[in-house]
Amino acid sequence: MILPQDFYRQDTKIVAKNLLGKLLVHESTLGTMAGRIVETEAYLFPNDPASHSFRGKTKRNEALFGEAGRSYIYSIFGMHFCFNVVTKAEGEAVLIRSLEPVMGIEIMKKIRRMEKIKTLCNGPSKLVQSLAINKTHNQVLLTHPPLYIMDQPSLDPKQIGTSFRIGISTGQDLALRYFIRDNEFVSRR
DNA sequence: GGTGGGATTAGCT
DNA sequence: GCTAATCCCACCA
Repeated sequence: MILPQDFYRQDTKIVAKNLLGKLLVHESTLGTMAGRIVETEAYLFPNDPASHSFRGKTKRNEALFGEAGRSYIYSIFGMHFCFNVVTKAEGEAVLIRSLEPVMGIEIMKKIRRMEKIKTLCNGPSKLVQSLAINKTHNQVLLTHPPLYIMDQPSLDPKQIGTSFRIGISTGQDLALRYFIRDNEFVSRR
């Protein structure tokens, strides 16, 4: 079953935690690619200086202030993209940081021009590239094809690890990163 | 209208 | 570990 929009109308930290283990699917023109979410980060509002929403609504981050269950995609360093899921609270979202490749692995290998499965999706911009997600998917609803997230059985809370977020220069004191313990596809440990 | 930095990655040492 | 690649956009003037 595809996760309903109500799933995203919850506290951002809860959504970040509950997305672990779920299946991100993209039915692209190249084929269908899917991966199991193994690492996420929560970005909050208004007291999170690391969030793009921190300085208020702009053209770039307007998705963050829109409806829950839509995507927020932005480009970084000129050449990469990151994929987020907008949650209930205004200005908040969950960044998908890594996936365990499940479906369409051969297509992913071709797109990324590499054979190693382990490094196919273990980074926020890597998974975006592997699933052929791009800027045109900004603000799309994630409750129906071509881009959606499938429900999977809930994880044992003991399997979920927490840590500080990665790659940011402010807001480093907030432990808002969640990952599946002992999973080799988590980007860093 | 100019500018500085960024929720990154791959490849080299 | 270090660094280049590469560009959009928010911010200040």
